[in-house]
Amino acid sequence: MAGLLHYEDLSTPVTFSEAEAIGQLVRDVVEQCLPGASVTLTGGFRRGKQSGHDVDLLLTHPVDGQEIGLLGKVIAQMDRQGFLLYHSIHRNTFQSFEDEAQEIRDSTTSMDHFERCFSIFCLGCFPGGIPGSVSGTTGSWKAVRVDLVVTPCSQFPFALLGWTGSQNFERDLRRFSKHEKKMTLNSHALYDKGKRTFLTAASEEEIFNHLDLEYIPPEERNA
DNA sequence: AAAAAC
DNA sequence: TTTTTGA
DNA sequence: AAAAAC
Repeated sequence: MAGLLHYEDLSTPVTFSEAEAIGQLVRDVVEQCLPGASVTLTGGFRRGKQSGHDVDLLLTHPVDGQEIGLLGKVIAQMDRQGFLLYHSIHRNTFQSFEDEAQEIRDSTTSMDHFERCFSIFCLGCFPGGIPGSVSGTTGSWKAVRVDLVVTPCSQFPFALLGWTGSQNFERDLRRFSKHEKKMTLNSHALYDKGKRTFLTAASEEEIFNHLDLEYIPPEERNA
């Protein structure tokens, strides 16, 4: 919808350097909003691609729960600095069995738990909103699609695995998990149907271990 | 990309 | 040959 | 309830 306004720019591929620049920009703002929080570049760029159609960034904090409310703050700050041409925030829909069993009346789980933001960045805009120069080229700026995703660190490895792709890799991995291992994998968790339990993981490697698979590095997930 | 629907 | 496939 | 970024 808003993409039509910037159709020319958005149909131009995003380069790896541009993705890194946006990652660093977001990293700086995130550090201001929540010291200790991290920003990870995912999607095709994490798989080693040199260009893409958007930039996917994963935000988390080493202490579970500290990330709640982060996305709203980051967006507000970005918007204030004039980096955003458009943004649309989406609430998290996932709810684990544990959360469900615990307390649905716990307000922190439903309140302020925004997880994703689809946005269009103004790359090359100066803080303050005046379109400026990108290292030499005066007066030029470009619209770039950016997906911001916030995750509690306990779910981070699942989000990282899920958002790194590729689409076909995710499909194959989840199909294998479901049919060969009787486990349900998504970007939040891995559920063992037989054991009737959620399997935890502190890294992508541990998720592959749960599935009895050799670790597959991002560069080899393009198929 | 491979399987399923058409 | 085209659509669906995981979530 | 369906769609979905990857």
